[in-house]
Amino acid sequence: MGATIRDVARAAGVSPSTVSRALAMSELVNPATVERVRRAAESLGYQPNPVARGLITGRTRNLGLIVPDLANPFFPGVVKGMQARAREADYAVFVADTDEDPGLESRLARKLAKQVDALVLCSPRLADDELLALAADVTLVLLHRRAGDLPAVLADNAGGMRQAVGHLSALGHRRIGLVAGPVSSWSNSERVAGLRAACAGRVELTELGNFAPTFDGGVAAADIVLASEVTAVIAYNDVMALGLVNMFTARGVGVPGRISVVGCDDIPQAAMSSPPLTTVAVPKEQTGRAGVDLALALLDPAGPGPAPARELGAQLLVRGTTGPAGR
Amino acid sequence: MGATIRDVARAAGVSPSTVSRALAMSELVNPATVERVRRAAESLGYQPNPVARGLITGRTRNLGLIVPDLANPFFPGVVKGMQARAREADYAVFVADTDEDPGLESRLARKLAKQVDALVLCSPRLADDELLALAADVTLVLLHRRAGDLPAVLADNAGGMRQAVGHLSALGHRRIGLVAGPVSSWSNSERVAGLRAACAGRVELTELGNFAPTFDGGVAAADIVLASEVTAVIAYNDVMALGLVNMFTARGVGVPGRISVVGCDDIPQAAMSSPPLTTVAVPKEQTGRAGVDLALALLDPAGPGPAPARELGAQLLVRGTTGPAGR
DNA sequence: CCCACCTCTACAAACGATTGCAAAGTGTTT
DNA sequence: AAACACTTTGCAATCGTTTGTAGAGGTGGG
Repeated sequence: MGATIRDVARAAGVSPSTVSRALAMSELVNPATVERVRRAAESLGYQPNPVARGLITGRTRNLGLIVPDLANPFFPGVVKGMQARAREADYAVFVADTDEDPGLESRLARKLAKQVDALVLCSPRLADDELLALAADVTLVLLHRRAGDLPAVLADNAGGMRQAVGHLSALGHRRIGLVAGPVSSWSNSERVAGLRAACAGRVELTELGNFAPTFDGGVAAADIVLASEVTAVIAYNDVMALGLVNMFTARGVGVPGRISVVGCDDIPQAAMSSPPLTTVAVPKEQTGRAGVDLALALLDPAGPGPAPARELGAQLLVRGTTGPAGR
Repeated sequence: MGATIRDVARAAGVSPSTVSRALAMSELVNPATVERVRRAAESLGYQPNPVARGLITGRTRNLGLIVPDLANPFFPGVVKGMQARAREADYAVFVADTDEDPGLESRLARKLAKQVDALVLCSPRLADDELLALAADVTLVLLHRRAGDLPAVLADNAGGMRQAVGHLSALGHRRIGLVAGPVSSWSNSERVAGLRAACAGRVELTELGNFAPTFDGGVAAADIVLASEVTAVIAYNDVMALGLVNMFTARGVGVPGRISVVGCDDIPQAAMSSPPLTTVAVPKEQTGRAGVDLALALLDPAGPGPAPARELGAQLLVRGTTGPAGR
C-alpha cells in the first residue's frame, strides 16, 4: 500500500541503503544526496515501516502499560502522564486493563512482552515471584509496587500519612479510624504501615477490616466506622472516602461536623464532591512520566546503569471534609 | 533472547517451515510430527515473534483506539469493552489520548496507522474531510460520529432524548432547558437535534449557550439555567449535569424539588452522587465491542461486505434528580 | 605521476517468520 | 511392475528495513 524504501531509492536514483542512511544518519551522506532523497521521500509520502524496522533493530519503540482497572479514576491520570512522556520520546503505548484479575494480568503481560521494548505495570496484583519471573523475559518497570529490587516508581505513602495524621491531630482528633483496602494491594499495606507509624504514641488508631476499593466498599464501611466511635477516618482511597461521606450524609451524620474524612489519591471527583474531599494527593501523571523515564534509562545501553527506584512525594490537600474534632 | 522457530526446528529435528505449519496449520502435518514440534516448542518456551510474523503477513493483530480524554469517565467504559472484545479475537489494543486536541489526534492517527490493522476513533474532533483522508490510509471505524459513509457505531440519541422528554413531560414539566456541550462535538449536535424534535409541539425548549463538557462547564451554566425559569434541564453529559446539581445545591435550590436535572451517558459517578442522577444511558462497553466487530468484519477478506453503521439503543435511567414540576 | 587516503555509495546479509513449489516417501490401481 | 495420486516435508523466496564491508571516485602529498 504505502511507498517502500525501494520506491524512494528508485525515485532518487540511489540504493535503498543510501535512503536509509540519508534519512537516519544524514551526516554520513553527501548533503546533495540527502536533499534528493528527502524530496523523493516527501513526494512519495514515504513513511518507514516500523514493523520491518523493529524486526532488524529488535526495538519496537512501543511501551506496554498494564493497569488493574481503567474505570478507577486514579489510573487514567497515570496513563495520560505515561502517554505524554512516551510521545515526547517518540514511543507509542499499549494499554491493557486486567479487571483486577491477576491471571489475566499475567497472560496480558506475556502477550504484550513480545511487542514492546519495556513493560510498565501499575499497581500489579501479581505475586513477587511472578513479577521477578516476568522481568527475566522483558524489561520491567513497576509503579506503586516494590518487588525484589525491580525498578519502581513509588509514592511517599508514609509521608502522606504523616501529614494526614498531623493535620487531624492539630484539629484535636485523638481517635482515628482506618478503612483499609484490599489485602492483595501493596499500596494498602504501605499506607497501613505508614499510618501506624504516624499514629504511634500520638493518637489512637482503629483499624477497620478490609473493604473493596470501591464506592460501595466505602458505603459498606460507613456504619462500622460510626460504631467505632472515632472522630476522624482515613480511607484507603478517594473512591471509598466518597462512599463514606455519602453514607454519612444519608445517615444524617455531619461531615466534617461530627466526623472528619480523609481520602487518598486525589482523583478528579474528590474536588467536585460536596463538601470537597480532603485527601492525600499522589502525583498520577508524574508517576506515569517517571515510569517512562525509568524504562527508557533501562533500555539505553549507554545508560548510567539502572536507577532501581524513584520515590515521588505525596501531598495532603486540605479541603472540606476535615474540621475540628467535635464534642 | 527468546527461542526462535529455528531453535524449535533443531530441537524437533525438522525444518523451520514444518514448525510453522505444525503450529498454525496442523492438519497439513503428520500428527506425530505435530506432537514432537509441540513438545519442543513447549520445552523451549517458544513464542512466535509477532513482529516477524507481521512483516510477512501484513497483519499486526493490533487495533488502535483514539479517544479525546481518558480522564472523562465516559471513555474508560468504551476502552474496556473494546479491549475485552479484542482479547477474545486475539488482538491487542493501542490506546491514545488526544487531550481534545484535533491536531494531536491527526498526528497520533497517522503514526498509529502503520502499526495496527484498523484504527477506531471514538468521538473524533477532526473534520469530516480529514477523517475521509485518513480512511484512505488505514481501515477506519468511527464511534459516536458519522462522517461520509465511513463505518460507524452510533447511539440512538434521538430515542434517548425522546424518552427524557417523555419522562419530564409526564412529570408536568412544560419548560425545559438544554445545557449544550461543545460545538465541535458531533454527539452534541445530535442530541440538540434529537431534543428539538422530541420537544416540538409538546414542551417549550430553552437552549442555553455552549459550555465546556466538564464539571466546571456545568457549574458555569447553573446560574444561567436558574435565570431562564425552566423547571427542568437536560445537560449534554453527566459530568456537566453533576456540576449543575452541585451548584444548584450550593445556591439552596432543591433538586428535584425546585428543578429537575437529566444527564447523558450514565457515567459511574452518576449513580453515586446524591441525589443519584437521572440520565440517558449510552452503552459504553457495547460501543467498544461493536467497534471491534466492525473493524474485524472490515478486515476479513471473505467478509460479507461492510456493515457501514450500527446503531445502539439509549436508555433513560430514572433516578433521584427528576421529580414532579414544582409549584 | 603515483599512491595513499578519505568520502561517498552500493551490495548483500541479516532479522524471524510464512508460504508456493518441488521432492521424497507411501499406498493404490491397472 | 509401472504409473499415479496423495501425504508429508524441506528448500528457498519474501516481507521492508538496517548495517557491515567493499569498492568507486576524487583529492592531496610526496
